Amino acid sequence: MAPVAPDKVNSSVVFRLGVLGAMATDLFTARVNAHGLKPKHVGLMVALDAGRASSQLEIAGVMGVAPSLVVALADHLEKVGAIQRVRDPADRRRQVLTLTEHGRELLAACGELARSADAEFAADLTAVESAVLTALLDRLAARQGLPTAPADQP
Amino acid sequence: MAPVAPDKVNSSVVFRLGVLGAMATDLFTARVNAHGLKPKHVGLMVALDAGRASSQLEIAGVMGVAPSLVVALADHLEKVGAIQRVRDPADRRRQVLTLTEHGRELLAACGELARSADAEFAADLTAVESAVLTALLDRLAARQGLPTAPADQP
DNA sequence: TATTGTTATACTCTATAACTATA
DNA sequence: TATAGTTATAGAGTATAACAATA
Repeated sequence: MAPVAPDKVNSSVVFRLGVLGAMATDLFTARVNAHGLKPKHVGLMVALDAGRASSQLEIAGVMGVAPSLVVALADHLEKVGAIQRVRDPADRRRQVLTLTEHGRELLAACGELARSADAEFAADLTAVESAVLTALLDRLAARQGLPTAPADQP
Repeated sequence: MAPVAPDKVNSSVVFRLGVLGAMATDLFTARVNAHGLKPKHVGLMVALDAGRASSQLEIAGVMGVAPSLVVALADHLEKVGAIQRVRDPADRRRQVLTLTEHGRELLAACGELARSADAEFAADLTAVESAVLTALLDRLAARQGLPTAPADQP
């Protein structure tokens, strides 16, 4: 049969990525909720773990959110003992954030949740296809200035 | 050098897709704003064009949003002349939505914007990589019950 | 009584602006 | 005076619940 004219919106990467990304985030949100976290809390921990920033303002820049939001996110993470806030002695205006041991465990637990969510979300992909998709997303992430994941050590 | 332990969150598909999807939507939002539209307006037109739904309740189901939101989206699209609302004679409770000629033109214009946004967002990918990414996203979309784009006719 | 659409209301997320303390 | 962080406020987006019209 002759297909209708292909929808240029629906076949675009930005639109598809937007729709699927929202669904992926919904799934991830539901999973990390079990740990009392929102995706942005996890994102903050990821940024800290990657060593991409230490002060709250730097984190706001890396995450692309307002500094006031970092305050709220860090407040919660500190309350649950996932991060420590210490004033920089060299510049007492700066709050230096570091992951605690519990924070690293929490992040690792979120990693397991993410893997399990992946298994559900990308269940139709073969291992090879999954690897290809990850690599392509990595390329896009790099272009957007996001940290790229080091390749898994087999 | 020995890389640090790979971050399982950051290397997951759901997390990456969520972050990149949000950035893609931000870009798409900025582009379609030139036409006075939000991404969900475009999503509604895409659903109509794909023939996936006609009544507002069906559209709400397809889009995964509340029926009350469809009212607001349809209100705006009707106001700008992109869709028509007609009561179903067989069941006067149902509002049957159809794209007008202007709506189809508007959707086509959004398709051009999406293509241009793609060029910016995925500028680092070769044509082959782009095609592979689109195909993989298509697989994920199919699994999520979204309409799959028919392959482009070369 | 059940269903479609609509309206009214409330909630979540996040940014902007005002403020405090350090520099 | 300028900057890091904090607090207060406001806006966007969306859902839930109450309501109206039709079945």
